[in-house]
Amino acid sequence: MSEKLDIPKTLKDWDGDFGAYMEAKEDKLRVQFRKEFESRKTLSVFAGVTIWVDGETSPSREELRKLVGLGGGNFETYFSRHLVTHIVAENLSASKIKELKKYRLHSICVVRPQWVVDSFVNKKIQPVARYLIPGMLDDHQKQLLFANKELKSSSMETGMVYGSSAGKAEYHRRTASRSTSENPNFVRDFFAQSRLHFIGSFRARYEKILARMIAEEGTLCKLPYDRCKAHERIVFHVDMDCFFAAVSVAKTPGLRNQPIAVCHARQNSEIVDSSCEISSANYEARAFGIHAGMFVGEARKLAPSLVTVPYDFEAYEKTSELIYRKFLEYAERVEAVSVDEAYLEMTGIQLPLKIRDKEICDIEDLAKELRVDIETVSGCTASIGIGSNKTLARIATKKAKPNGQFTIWSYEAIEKLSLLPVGELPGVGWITRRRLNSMNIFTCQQLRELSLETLEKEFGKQTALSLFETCRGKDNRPLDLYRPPKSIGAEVNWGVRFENNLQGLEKCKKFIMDIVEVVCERLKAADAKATKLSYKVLRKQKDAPPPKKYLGCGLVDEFSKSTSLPSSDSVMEIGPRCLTLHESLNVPLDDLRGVGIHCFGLEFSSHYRQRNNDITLSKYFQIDKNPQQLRIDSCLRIGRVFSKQDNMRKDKYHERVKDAPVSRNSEGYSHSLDELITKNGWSPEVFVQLPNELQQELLKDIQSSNQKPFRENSSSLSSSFRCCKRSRSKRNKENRTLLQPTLTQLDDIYQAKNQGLSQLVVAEEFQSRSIRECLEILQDVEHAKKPKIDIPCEYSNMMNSVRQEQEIWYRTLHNLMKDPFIELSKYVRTWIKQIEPFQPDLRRQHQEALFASIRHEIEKGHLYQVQGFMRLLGSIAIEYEDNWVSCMVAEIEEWIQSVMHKTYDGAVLKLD
DNA sequence: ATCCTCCCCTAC
DNA sequence: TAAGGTAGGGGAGGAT
Repeated sequence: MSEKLDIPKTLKDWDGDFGAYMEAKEDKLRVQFRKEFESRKTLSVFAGVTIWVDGETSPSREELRKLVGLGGGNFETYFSRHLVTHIVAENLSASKIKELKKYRLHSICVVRPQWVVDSFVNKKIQPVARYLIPGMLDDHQKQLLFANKELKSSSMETGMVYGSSAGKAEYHRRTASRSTSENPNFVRDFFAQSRLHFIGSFRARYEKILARMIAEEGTLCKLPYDRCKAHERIVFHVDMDCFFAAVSVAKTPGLRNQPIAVCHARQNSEIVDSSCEISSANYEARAFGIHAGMFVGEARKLAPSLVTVPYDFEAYEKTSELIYRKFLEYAERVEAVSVDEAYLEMTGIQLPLKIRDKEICDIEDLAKELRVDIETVSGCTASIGIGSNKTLARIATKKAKPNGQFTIWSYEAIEKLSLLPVGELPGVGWITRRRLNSMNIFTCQQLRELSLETLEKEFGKQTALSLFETCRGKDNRPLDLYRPPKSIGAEVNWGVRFENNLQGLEKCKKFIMDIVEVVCERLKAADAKATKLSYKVLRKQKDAPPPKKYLGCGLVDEFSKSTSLPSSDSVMEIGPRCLTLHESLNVPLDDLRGVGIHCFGLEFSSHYRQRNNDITLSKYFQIDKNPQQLRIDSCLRIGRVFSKQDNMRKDKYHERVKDAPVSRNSEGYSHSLDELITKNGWSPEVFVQLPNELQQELLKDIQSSNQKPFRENSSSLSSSFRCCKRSRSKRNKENRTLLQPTLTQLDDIYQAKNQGLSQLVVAEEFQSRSIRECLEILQDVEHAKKPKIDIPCEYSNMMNSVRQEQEIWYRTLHNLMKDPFIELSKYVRTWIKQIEPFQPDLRRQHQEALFASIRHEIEKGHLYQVQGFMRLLGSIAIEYEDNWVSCMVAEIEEWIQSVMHKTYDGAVLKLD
């Protein structure tokens, strides 16, 4: 631990005065150096070379500095892994050699001073081979030498933006290390490839998919429904069989009847012990004992013949749309659960009916028909659970799999569930199962023998109630057709590795900001602004063994902190706050294993409301025109609102709506609803016509006036209203207490020039609230409103400068984040596929066009993500091996390097 | 008594 | 190599 004393422990440690001071000092030295040699520079031998002299040398440090300056190179007084291309040293001690060896990894040559002298005298960069330090040479260094020699002196000239040498790029490509510390495009790459991200973000995408389908085809449901004539509730739970695997098999018939597993690992990978996780295995593979979540290495041991198939997210999405189309043809009400799974409300279906001249007499036939339909359109099989409610349908599906169907009606639930293991119940995960098992509870029958009180003691009130009801097959939840999100977030807990030094710190901050940017994009896509922010980290447990999974987070502890925000969806607002929260969590850089950012208290813009109410969607979300039916629906839905806090009412509701015929129940309930409404002086007829959300809102108001408060989150709509109100009043309070910055305080902020992230953190740390409040006041002034306090003239001038500086910095950051190479990276594969079939000369034309746009962006100063783009090109070239693509890639790479070199100086200035 | 924060658990 | 996300509900315990 003593050797770590000089290493920063948290962001905070380095973001104080010391870091800023050093940077300023280094800048000054560089400017001095450039000025000194600008006019006297006679040669360009050292173009692109940056040396750092370690210890005593002969010729002296001063002389070496001069030679390099005159030769057009750069000289660093303090070592930086990013900037330095050559370390100049001699007579190194063993410990020093050990220390310097680690820089080999970054392709920094360690040479004797004579190399500088000889290169200068010969007016040409000398091969470094003859100038290496004895003891520093090993296989890797030799390899590096070879690479350098091959690339001749040009390798020495590559700019720092691209890495310290072409050898370095070569090295990166070979190792293809993909952690946060190696890949500047990590966050985007990660999300593009993450299966869990794909699964988890389905609901956020669903509304758009649905809108498109409805826009294309209008009302989709083709079956006759009459919910008034319904005698019982019928719910389908449709679930595709090993969806990801099935989609691949459908696309590639050669895979049929083979054991396949969907994962990232390549089929011919020589890695025997692959820690790549299987996300879906077909039944042929399952016969070997292979299952989702298993590592490929393990699976290959079980079945050497296993075929691994890469992910095809696009195909999953397309197939999903096809099957959802079918769902919507069969049912008016569909609750999307995931990409391959949905609930269909079949209550009120009028049987018998005809589908394509086929007589369908009972519900079983209908389910069969739906399964056949699904297989026809998608090539994949589905299983259907039929039940009197969601829970029963869901349990039935498990019994139906694969490619079958199963029915559980409420009257037979007790009997059919008796021997079901508790772990099979929805809502019972492995923790609850373990706890139940330890209480000697293994089956539903045993669980039913426990009283509600016993369960409450063990699991808490709500969890106990849901266990109590689920094991009896009771469930009154209506289908959730669509609900606006209550939170939006993003997290990355894989590949997070940072070195505990200044570079690591900068990369970490960039990483956090990358995630913030993703979150903000998602907020914007949902037309939401957040009023609350929660920041989460994973920290490596003390003495945790290396994770079994490659670049996994291993054994970690989780910490989170939250804060309130002025309603916002901007990187500029949320980013700095995340950095502040990050600091307050005090995680040593090299222990950080994951970061999550979640926004709550969402406020949706009016645009969103309009969109949500537009004709096509509202047609779907409010399909019922018959008031009688509307009443049923409002009851079902109100049930959900009531159920959480008010148990008495819930019981009442249960009694009424339970498993008996819907129409009778609903009438009974509507009656009391009517009473409730008329008591408040509203007309029930009018109430029934109102949009559902408004009904809920009103009902809640009645409730609160009856002194029966509800939890806020029981309705997202009202909770956003309330959050909005609350945060505003809070802000006003803050205004009163905080908006009195002293002149010294403002001066301090001004002094902490906001040119970079680290400085911003200082400013945040210092006076974050003052800055924000200042900006708010200035906004008021700008909009010709009377500011909330009187600002003396000198204050407002001062604040103006602060604001200007902030804005400059924000804009720089923004540009950085909006780097077009991120976009380009996304499309380059598609682009290649598109032009692949063209004749060579036509391809040439497209290539030229790409060159032109790359040049254009580089000239505009978009350089930050070029590295990532180049690396992507590298990996594409490897995939394509020896055809035109790799030639083209080589050409682009070479070309980018030359362009980069030309604009290098300008770029660095811009980025600084 | 109620709210808020920081977790935990679950589902896909 | 590999891509361990997203979102909702709920509980314990402290703050108000």
